[in-house]
Amino acid sequence: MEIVSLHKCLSDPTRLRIVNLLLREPLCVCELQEALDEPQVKMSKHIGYMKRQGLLDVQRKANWNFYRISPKLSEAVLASLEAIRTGYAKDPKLSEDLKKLEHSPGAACR
Amino acid sequence: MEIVSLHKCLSDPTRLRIVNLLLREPLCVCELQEALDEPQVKMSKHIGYMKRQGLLDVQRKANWNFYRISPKLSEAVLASLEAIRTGYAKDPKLSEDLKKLEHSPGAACR
DNA sequence: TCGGAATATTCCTGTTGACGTATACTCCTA
DNA sequence: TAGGAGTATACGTCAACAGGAATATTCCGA
Repeated sequence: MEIVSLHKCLSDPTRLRIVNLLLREPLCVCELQEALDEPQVKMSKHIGYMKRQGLLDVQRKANWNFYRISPKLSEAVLASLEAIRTGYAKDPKLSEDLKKLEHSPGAACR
Repeated sequence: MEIVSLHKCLSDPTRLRIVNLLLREPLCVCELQEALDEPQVKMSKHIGYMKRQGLLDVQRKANWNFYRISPKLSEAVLASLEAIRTGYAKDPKLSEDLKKLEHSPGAACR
């Protein structure tokens, strides 16, 4: 994945929130939607964007698509992602998303 | 500086190269131009963009403008920049810029 | 104070991307 | 096999931004 492409992925608030959650664990689209409380089409398009850039990949399980940070990323890209995970842990919006994810009742996809 | 704004700054190849150089030391516009070998107007506009976002600041010395990474950045932003400095050290284009900078004959502004 | 070097801004054009609405696709299950 | 849940795509619109050409600004030294 290109360095510049990574930063394009991170340069939109919604995508940044998605990445923040996926850095913890792979998630189903419906879980992401619920945690971020954004319209389905918006989520789907941002996820599609990051998939096209090579940042995410999918695993289909029954009726659900689980997305995760691609395991094929270079050291350099992983370093930037790690900076996000650690450095932005105190960001109010991002932390709130994580909480909402933890406190959510078991989603249908589980 | 906003997290998202930082990544917008880093999501253009020219800006990424500029930041890569400024992470080493403050530089005059003419030095940046010479190292990157890009037209003056292009450099100026990208530098202006990053200044507006709060990533860079200027120090005027005689006839020259020296730019540097702003000293007022948050821990989170600094963490991402550090990831660039270390993680992307092996990137061919970025390393080449650094070499060109070192091997350059003393610029007029020094 | 005038010319020139260093740098920024304005104008124009083409491209990319963000968002919403509507619609399509893909499976699972009844 | 029909309906519905989960998810993606197409289309239209608007804003942001990249690049080049031309021009403006600022400040130095002669």
